[in-house]
Amino acid sequence: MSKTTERAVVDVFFALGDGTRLAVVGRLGAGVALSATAISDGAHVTRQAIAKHLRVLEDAGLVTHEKRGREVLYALEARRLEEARVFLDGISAGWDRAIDRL
Amino acid sequence: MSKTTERAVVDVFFALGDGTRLAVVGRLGAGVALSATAISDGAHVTRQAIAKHLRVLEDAGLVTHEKRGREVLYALEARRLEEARVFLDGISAGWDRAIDRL
DNA sequence: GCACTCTGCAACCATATGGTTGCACATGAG
DNA sequence: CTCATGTGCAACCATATGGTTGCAGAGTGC
Repeated sequence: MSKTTERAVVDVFFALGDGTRLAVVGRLGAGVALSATAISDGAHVTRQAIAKHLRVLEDAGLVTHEKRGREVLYALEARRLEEARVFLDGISAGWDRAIDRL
Repeated sequence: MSKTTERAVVDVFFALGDGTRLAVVGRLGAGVALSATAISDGAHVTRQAIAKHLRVLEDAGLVTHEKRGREVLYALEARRLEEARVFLDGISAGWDRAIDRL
């Protein structure tokens, strides 16, 4: 379990460790599901770049998608954020405990 | 402020988004300051690889170093972890609030 | 049906990343 | 002094990463 969980946490941190992706998470953090096109409006990168980032975020479990007609809406998955938060919380209290808490 | 802080948070997440680095943080999380050589003992990578990772961690503010005779000891900086934790904590409650909390 | 919009895929590119080896330079131990 | 240890720097390498452009396909609106 610990190995699997640890990898998941790494993926989450990796996903958050990019400015563009963190900005996407921020926009989705408002609570409204958005399409890749909607997110790329106002962003300084292409829609395809945003799409790639959304894939990374989804692979990390931070985001889920839902087909809504012809567009695909992405929403934030708060659970994973919480997991990462708890993980960080535990590190200062000892590594093993950090993993056990999950 | 928000821009600067946001970048710092990205750096922290980026630093944690690598398995080797997360393992290093884990070992330092025990509370004992260790040298790069000590950390690389038992790790599956070279001392120089660990040294590079320690530099990344230090640039992110997650680690501090102290010259101790001929060796250099690295210790975990819990404050940055806490910052990242608080940041994550705030995202689900809204992006702006997340930045303000720092 | 037809045009428009949003999506998905593929090719491609420059640079960053993680890792290695090799060697020179301090510093502590004998 | 001499030798072993720990560090730092540089070159180098394969692959991952972040980004682009171009185009084909699926739904929607009229």
